[in-house]
Amino acid sequence: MTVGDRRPTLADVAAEAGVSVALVSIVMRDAPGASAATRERVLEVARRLDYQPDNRARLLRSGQSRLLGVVFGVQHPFHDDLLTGLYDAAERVGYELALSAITPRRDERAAIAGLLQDRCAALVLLGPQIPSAELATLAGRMPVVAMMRSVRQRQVDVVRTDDARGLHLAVDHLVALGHSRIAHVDGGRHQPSSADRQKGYRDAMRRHGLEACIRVVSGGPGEEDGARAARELLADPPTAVTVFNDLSAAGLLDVLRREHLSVPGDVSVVGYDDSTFSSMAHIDLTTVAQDIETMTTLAVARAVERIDGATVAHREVVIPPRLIIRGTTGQLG
Amino acid sequence: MTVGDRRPTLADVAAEAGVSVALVSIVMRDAPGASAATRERVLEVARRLDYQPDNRARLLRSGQSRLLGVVFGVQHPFHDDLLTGLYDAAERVGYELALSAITPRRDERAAIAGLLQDRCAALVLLGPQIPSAELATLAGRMPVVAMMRSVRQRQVDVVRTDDARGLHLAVDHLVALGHSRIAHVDGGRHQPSSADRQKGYRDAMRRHGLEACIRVVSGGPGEEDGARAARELLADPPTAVTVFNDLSAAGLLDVLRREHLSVPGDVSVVGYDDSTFSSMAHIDLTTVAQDIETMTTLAVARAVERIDGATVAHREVVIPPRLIIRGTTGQLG
DNA sequence: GATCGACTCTAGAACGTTCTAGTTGCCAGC
DNA sequence: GCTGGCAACTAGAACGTTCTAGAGTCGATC
Repeated sequence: MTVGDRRPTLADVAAEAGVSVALVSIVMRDAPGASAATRERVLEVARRLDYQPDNRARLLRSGQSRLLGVVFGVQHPFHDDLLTGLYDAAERVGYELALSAITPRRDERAAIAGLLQDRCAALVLLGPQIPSAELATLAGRMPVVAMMRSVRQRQVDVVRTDDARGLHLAVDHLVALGHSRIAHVDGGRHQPSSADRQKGYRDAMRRHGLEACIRVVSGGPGEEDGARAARELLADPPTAVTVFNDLSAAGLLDVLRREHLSVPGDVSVVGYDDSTFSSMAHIDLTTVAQDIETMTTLAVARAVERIDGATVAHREVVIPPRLIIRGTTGQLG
Repeated sequence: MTVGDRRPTLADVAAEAGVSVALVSIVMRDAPGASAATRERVLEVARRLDYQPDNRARLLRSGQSRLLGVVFGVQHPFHDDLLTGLYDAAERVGYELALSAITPRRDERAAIAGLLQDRCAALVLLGPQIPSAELATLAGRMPVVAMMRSVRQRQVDVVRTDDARGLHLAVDHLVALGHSRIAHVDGGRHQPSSADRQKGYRDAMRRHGLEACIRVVSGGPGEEDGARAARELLADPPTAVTVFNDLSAAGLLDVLRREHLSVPGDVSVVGYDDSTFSSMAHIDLTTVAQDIETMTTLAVARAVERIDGATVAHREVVIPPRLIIRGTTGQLG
């Protein structure tokens, strides 16, 4: 029952049902202005013709796109978790998501450019790496929400975890277990949250009067970075280590175990992110988890407020993290 | 330099440059029909007004969308790899990608429905789980390419790895190392490729005259499934195991090591997928890799052929996998 | 019996593009 | 000086929706 070769339009349904195009539009949108009887008849015809509304035309005409652009990175397990939460949050407020991925050969700028052409109403960026000046320019054009990264520019909204607090939790936990010689493996220059986490570590150590024990080893976001840091630490092993993220922690764990240091017997280790693999039985990593549901809900809410033109009180929302205690931390001695 | 509050349109650029809308369109599309001088002038104005073409209107009018819908699953590291490849392949042929994710609370049907409304020219589904009858209906409406899964229905194009061959490679490798008591941990009913892999295992064992040693343990796609299978195997451990996928293999490895069976000393293990974590130092898993670049290139090519209305010779393309030998397999004894 | 309101429905103009079919202006050829 | 052809440009109709304004119809109210 196809009309020619092309997909059926409102006009096809209207003709077949013997009503006007406008009325079919009303029925399809479930808007008021049609009797129950015609509504039923039109829906029946639409179903029979296998009519599918054309989003392009719909959005074009109605002006407002109810579309949130999301830029995420491939191979970031944590981004997948955020995506899940964003879909939920967007659905709750009646928005759709337009995804654009960053891949090894498609950078953030390209991903953003793709979304701009789709006329998204706002942009949600997961851990954006582009300079904040560029973010600001973008934000001049449309609402922009950055997640997991702080941005100085006022125009950009920020929803992020309190990374410093995350490291306070980690250090507090280790101190409570009797540790004092606690080292930190850093995330490197390119990671937006690296500085905050390192600062959190330093502050917490000072607060416990362990200023003298502060020891920061340069690392990075990858497994290899953690392994390298571990080799550096081996010369004079601390009793506990906080690591920039889980992947790096996994690399560190591996080197420690290969050198026959028992975890947590000899060394306790805390990661960051609660990545899916951190709960894998092999790894069973104590780690700091970010509150995904809250973060995504707030990010979407903020984007929608901006779209609706609300004046937003505070442009940065900081969510407290929580510590997930697993098998890589234990009592000293 | 914004015109009012809304984003500038062709009409704004045209007015500012003192030419017709049609001419600006010509310039923006880089189509023939404008002098070098005006071209330059129009581009300059467009740049100044920060004009961004509206994809919705563009696609609506021009009819053909040059848009490939891709349905992928969140938390599937392998899907991320495929996405990367698909972006590359699509760019090469001048297509864009529209992504739609499957999340724990957004099923495949919902993901597909979203794309249908965006008027994608074709659909690429990564490891679709919906019944093949449904795929066929969908394929009646638009070109559909299923990856990593075989589909009986003629209308659906398929690009997949030769999963049976993957297990041949695994078994051949183990036999070459002297193994004969080789077990297989299955992927369970819901995994499309599970049956092919199991069949590959059985065939390979028979080919080596090891019919009597065939031993299939029921498993599944998750780490926990592998762990359960491992516990079942412990009663009478084989000298080698091929596992449905890497994640399951990781669970199995963990149980084996906890029970002080050395890998590969006592038991060799082969996974499947070459997931990112399989190369992690902890795991260092021998595994079967799928040829991502070839698969994605072919999938996109096939979709485009169908869009262009070409009659396609064979609707199923099967790519040979290759074995990645790492540290979990070794000489028997 | 006129007026109102409500409900149902419709015509036709938008939205921002691209496309078709011109219309100009200019130069070459006879 | 006319014709033809080409290059540069334009007017206006699409595309498939939604929206605005208004036209009918019916029953109730004055």
